[in-house]
Order: sequence, then structure tokens, then C-alpha cells
Amino acid sequence: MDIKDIDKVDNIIKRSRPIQAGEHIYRTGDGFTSIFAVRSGSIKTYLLDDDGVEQMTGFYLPGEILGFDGIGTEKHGCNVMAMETSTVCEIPFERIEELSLQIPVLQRHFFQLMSQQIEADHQMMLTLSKKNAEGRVATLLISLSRRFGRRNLSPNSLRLPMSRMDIGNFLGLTIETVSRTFSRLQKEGLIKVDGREIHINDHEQLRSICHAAK
Amino acid sequence: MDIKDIDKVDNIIKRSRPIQAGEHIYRTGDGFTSIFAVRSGSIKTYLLDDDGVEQMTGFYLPGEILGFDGIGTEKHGCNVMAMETSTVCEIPFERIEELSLQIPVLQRHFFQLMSQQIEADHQMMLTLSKKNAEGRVATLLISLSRRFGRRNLSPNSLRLPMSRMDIGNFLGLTIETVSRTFSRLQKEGLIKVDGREIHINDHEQLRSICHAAK
DNA sequence: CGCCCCATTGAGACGGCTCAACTTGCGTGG
DNA sequence: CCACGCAAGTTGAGCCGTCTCAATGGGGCG
Repeated sequence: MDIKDIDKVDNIIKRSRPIQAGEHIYRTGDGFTSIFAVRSGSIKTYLLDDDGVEQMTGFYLPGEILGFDGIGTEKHGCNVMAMETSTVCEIPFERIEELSLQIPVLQRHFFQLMSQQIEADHQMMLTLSKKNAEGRVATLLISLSRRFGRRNLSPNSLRLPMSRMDIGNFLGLTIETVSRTFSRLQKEGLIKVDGREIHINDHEQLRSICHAAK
Repeated sequence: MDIKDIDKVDNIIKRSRPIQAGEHIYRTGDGFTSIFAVRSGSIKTYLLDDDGVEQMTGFYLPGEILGFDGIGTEKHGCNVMAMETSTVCEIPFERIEELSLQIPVLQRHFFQLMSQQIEADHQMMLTLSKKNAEGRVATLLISLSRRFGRRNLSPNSLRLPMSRMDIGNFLGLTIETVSRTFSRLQKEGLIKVDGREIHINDHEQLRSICHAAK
């Protein structure tokens, strides 16, 4: 993309105000107008079905993009909440569509982003369907570590943006099982746990227990 | 879309030869060039990870579109196999991208299709994470019933295109549990099972046990 | 007919859930 | 300053649903 194109894209982005922990950016059923890029903080997305069951569908860190649900129906299909004070960029989707017609690489880029989301969701299906508690927790830690590393933060020392409850909800486990699993991994020396502070001692071994095994 | 546009789209579609049961359309790592629309038969997509663990990621029936994985990386991220003799239309993705620049509603349409795939995958995450065996099987049956109905087939009487093995793999259950669950639902009178032939006696009650409960 | 594959059914093992008690950190108010 | 309540996390004991292992029953096909 050349400078002029980047400028055009830049012009349609709205910088939004900070969002407080626990505040929603949008909810299921809200009209779909925009997608969002996380600038700081951390965001969770979750389904809330009729009988009140919650399913976390994703955690989003700075640099990541969310909101691709709801293009089909014009209504958002999930809830989006800040897990801590966060800022996001709002990107009006109609503008993106218009610009995409002029800038082919932009169109390609959004197809790619959505495709990546689909692949990530499929990996998550594998995790939920085929891994035991240790494998699920290890997979989450490796994922977070990689994403922290991409932002030039230490991949070995990280602060979990989410509660045990959220982790359990995301991974299909109870908070008790999450807690016990952290304790076990710590006892085995793979990680060091102090509340939300996690230190990864042995990446290799942690990665090895990500492999599916029920 | 006006007639001329429909014609343009029609011209880029390649009608492919029939594909035999068990034959692959593409595999993980193959270069991404096209998406596919199912014309007849039925198709399954699945991940195959390093240690040989398989995770079914979707079943596709006539009228449905697959292959949105791999746009990001230019390589397909899953395997795609015909479950019975099937025919598909191949739609070269570069052609779609070119046409989308000329026909805005086409671009919108593909964004919508991918968005719907994402929402369906999130629903599947909820199913895998929060439902017990009965709920998972019931959810699959309701989904198939709805999709058969959309094709003007009976929503009450359907022939499963996939084996018990595939169902178990998809739902994160063993074939034994799938089998036992079918038997239990039959004993309760909700469905009638005869191998792959399923008759749904009580839609209402079947739908009611789809609700999450572990 | 005999073989093989798929499906069904049973018995026992085990991982994660449920329920419950206890700890820790934090904010509020006396 | 401490007392108190509250929310989040940890740990233990027992239970339950699904997996594992094994035996048996068809159905299609050479």
C-alpha cells in the first residue's frame, strides 16, 4: 500500500475514548456497523445464550482485530467487553467496503484477517474437543506467550489479562480445575504462578503437553 | 445483482468432475487458489495435527460453501474429503477478488459468508465446551434437520451423510458414546434410529435438550 | 459362505465436576 | 487503626459422565 492509500485508511479510523473494565463495546443484537482494533488493554468476546450460559469466544490483545461476527446478519452475534481499561479504534465497515473497491490489497487484507479468524476458531475446536485440562491450559499459555512476544514483551513472563473464571469459561473447564492445573504445572516446575502473574520456565515441555490427549 | 453481473460470476465458476467417496479435494498445506460450492453429495473438512489427531471442523451439504481457510497464509489449513460421491463447483478466488472490485454486492456477499462461518464456529465452540453428549448430538441433528429443510427435503426424516466415527470426532465424543446417545434418545421416543436413517419424532423436545448442560 | 467394517452394548476406570471449607487481598466504615 | 464483608482463588472429598477395553451383532461384498 502506498502512502496515499494508507492515508485514506487512516482517515476513516475513529479513535475512541478509553473503555473501563467491565464496560461493553457492543452486545449481541446491536446493529453491526464497525469492526474494532485493540490499541491498549484487553478485550473479551463471549456468547450468551437464551438460558444464560456464557461461552467465551476470544481474548483480544493490542494490535488484534475483532468484530467480524455480524456482517452476515447486520447484527452483532456476540458480546464484547473490556477486561481492563482499554482503548480501541473503531473502523466503520461500510467505509472499509468502499475503500476496498479502490484499494485491492485492502480487500485482500480483510479477507485474510477473516480467514485467520476462522483458522484460529478451528484450532480452538480441536483444543476443546480433544485435549485434557492440562493440554487446554498449556495451549492457552503458549498462545498468550506468542502474542506477547509479537508485541516485543517477554514471552516468558506475562500477566494474564483475564480471571480464572474467564479462563475456565473459555477452555470449557471449571475454575477449580483451572486452579488445580496451574498448581500442578507449577509443582512440575514448568511454570511459576502468582495470581495473574505467570512465568514460563520450560517452553519446550509446556509445548509438548499441548498435544491432544484426553 | 443484475443479469450481466450474474453472468460474469457464472463465467468464472468451473464445474468439476464428480468426486468419489473418500477422495480429497485438497489437503493441509496445498496452495490456496479456490473456494468450493457443494452441488451434490456431502463433504467433510478436518484438521490433522502433528501427532495424528483428527478434528472434524465441518460438514457441508449441497448449496454450502467451503474453503475460506487458507486465504491468510496462501496455504489451506485443513483437509477436505467427500463423504460420498459428490460434485463441487470450483471458484477461483483471485477471480472473485477481481470481480468483487467491480461488483460491490459480490464483495459484501463474500464478507457475509465468511462472517457466517465465524459465527457458526463460535456456536460450535459453545457446543463443545458447555454441552453434554445428549446436547451435542441433539444440536447436530437439529442443525442437519434445518439444513435439509432449507433444501426442501423433509426436516423430520434424514439420512446422515457421515459415519458414527465422524460424528464422534466432530462432537468430541467416542463412537460408543454417540451410539449410546442415539439409543437413549430413541428409547425416550424423541427420534427413531436405523443406522444412518434418522427420523425426528419430537422436534420441540429435541431442541429443548440442545440447551447447554454438562 | 466367510470376511471385514461399522455399530451396538456392557463393565469398569478415570478425569473433571460439584459441593464445601478455607485463604488472601481489597475496599468500606466504625 | 482494626473490624468487617466481599470477591477471587486454592484445596480437598466424593460423585458422575464419558472413556477404555472387550464382546457381540449385522450388512455389504468378494
